[in-house]
Amino acid sequence: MSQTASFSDARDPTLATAVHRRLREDILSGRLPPGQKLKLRDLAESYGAGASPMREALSKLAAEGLAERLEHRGFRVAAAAPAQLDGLIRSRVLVECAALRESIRRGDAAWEEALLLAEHRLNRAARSLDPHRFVANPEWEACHLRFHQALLAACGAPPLLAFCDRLREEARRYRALSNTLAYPGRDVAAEHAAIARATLDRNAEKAATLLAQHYERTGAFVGADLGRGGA
Amino acid sequence: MSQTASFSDARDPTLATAVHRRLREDILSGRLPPGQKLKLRDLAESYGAGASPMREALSKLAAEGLAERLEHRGFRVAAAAPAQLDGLIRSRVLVECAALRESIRRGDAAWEEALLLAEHRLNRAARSLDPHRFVANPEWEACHLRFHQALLAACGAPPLLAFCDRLREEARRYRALSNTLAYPGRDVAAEHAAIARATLDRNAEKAATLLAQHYERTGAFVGADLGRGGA
DNA sequence: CTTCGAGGTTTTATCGAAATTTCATGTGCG
DNA sequence: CGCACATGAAATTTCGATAAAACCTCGAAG
Repeated sequence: MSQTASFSDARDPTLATAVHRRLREDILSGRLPPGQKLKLRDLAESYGAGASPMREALSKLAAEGLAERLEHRGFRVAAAAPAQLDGLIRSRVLVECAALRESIRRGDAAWEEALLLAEHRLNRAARSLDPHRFVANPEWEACHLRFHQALLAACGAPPLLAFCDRLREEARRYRALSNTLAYPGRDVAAEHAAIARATLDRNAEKAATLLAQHYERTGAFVGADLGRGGA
Repeated sequence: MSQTASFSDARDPTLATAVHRRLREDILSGRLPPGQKLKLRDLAESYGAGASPMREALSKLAAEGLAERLEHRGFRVAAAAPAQLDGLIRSRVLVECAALRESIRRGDAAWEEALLLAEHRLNRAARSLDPHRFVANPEWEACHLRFHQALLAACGAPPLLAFCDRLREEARRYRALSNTLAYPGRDVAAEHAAIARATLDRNAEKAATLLAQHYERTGAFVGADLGRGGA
C-alpha cells in the first residue's frame, strides 16, 4: 500500500544506484543548474561515496541525456535552452500522438477500464496541497503520470513507451527549471477529461489533437518563463 | 610516443569508449549471443583492459538497452525473443511514420535536395560486393543509413531522431542474429525509390504506408527466421 | 527421496593511489 | 605589445587490491 520511498539508501542495492537516483533528482529539481560542472572529487565528498560509484552514476545519467560527457574533461549537467525545449516538445507530441492513435486502434476493454480508472483517480486527487497557494501534491503527480501512461498503454510497443517516459522526465526538468509552478487560467482537469472522453469514444483524430494541444500549451508557458528567467 | 595499441584505440580518446565500441559491435554482430553472461574478469582479460573501463562500458551498454544489469549479479547480453522484435518493429513503424509525416509537412527545398541526393547515392552503390552471392557492402549500408536519416531529417525533433537511430541499431542486431542475409524476391531499391517519390511529392499518407510496409516486411523475414533458428 | 542449511568458491562492488591528459599561468621572443 | 611555448597544477581516467554479496556443492535431517 504505502511506499516508503524516502529512505532511498536503505532500499537501493548498491551505492551507485543510490547516488544515481539522488543525482538525478538534484538535476530534475533544478538544484544542479544546466551547464554546471560536475567534479568527481567534490561530488564524491558531498554524496559520501567513492569515485567509482559516482562515475558509474554519471555515466548512466549521460546515457539518459541528463548529463553530458566531455572526454577527459568529466561531466556537466545537460544544457537546457529554449531551442532544446522546442525539440523536446515536438518529439513528445509526435511520439505520444502516434502511440495514442495506435492505442485507440488496438486497445481492448481492459485498457478502456484501466484508463477510466486512472482518470477517475486523477480527478479525485487534489492538484495542490494548499487551496490558495500552489503546493505540489505527490499523489496528484503520481496519478497524472499513470493517467498519461494509461492512454498509451495499449500501443503494444514497449520501447516506445520507455522513450515516452524518458521524455516525460526531461520535460519535468524544464518545468522545475522555470519558475512557473502553476499555469493560471488553465483547467488541466478539463483537458484531461476531454482527452479521456475522445479516447474512450475511439475518436483518434480528436484525441490526438487534444493531447498535442495539452503538451504544446504547457511548453509555451514553460518556454516563455525560461526565456524571461534566463538560463 | 609508442602506439602499440590497435588502430581503434588511436581514434578513441579513452579506453572505456574503445571497449564500449568493440563490445557493442560484438553484440550487434551476434558474436555475443543473447542472454550471454558477461563476466567482468573474463571480459577485462579478452579486451585487454582493467575492470573500471569495462564496467563503465557495460553500464553504457545497459543504458542503451543492449545489455541488462542484474544488481549484484553483473551484466548479460540483452534478450532477443520474437516477442521483443515485434515490439521493436511496431515502435519503429509508429515513430518513423510520425517523423516522416512531420518531415513532409515542415521540409524545405534543402531537405528535398538532400533526400534526392541520398537516394541517388543509395541507388548507385552496389548492395552486394558479389553479384551472385550476397556479401554485405559497407558503402551500401552507409548510404542506406543516410537515406533513412534524410527522410526524417526535417521533422525538427532531435531527441526523436536519436531514438530512431537507437532502434535502427537494435534492429540491425536482430538482422545479424537471424541467418537471413538477403531477402529473396524483394526489390528493396524499388521500395526505397517509391518511398522517396511519395515523400518528394509530399504525399504523406502514401509515404508513411510505404515506409511501414518496408519495415514490417523486413521484420516478418527476420522474425520467421529467428523463430526457426531458435534463440 | 526431497528439502533445507552451512561452508567454500566465485563474482561483483567499492576504495585508494598512480598515471595520463587537460587547463591555467607565467615567461621569453618577435 | 602580442603570441608561442614551456611549466605547474588540477582533474579525469585507469589500475590493483579489498570487502561484500551471491552461487554452488555437499551433507544431514525430515
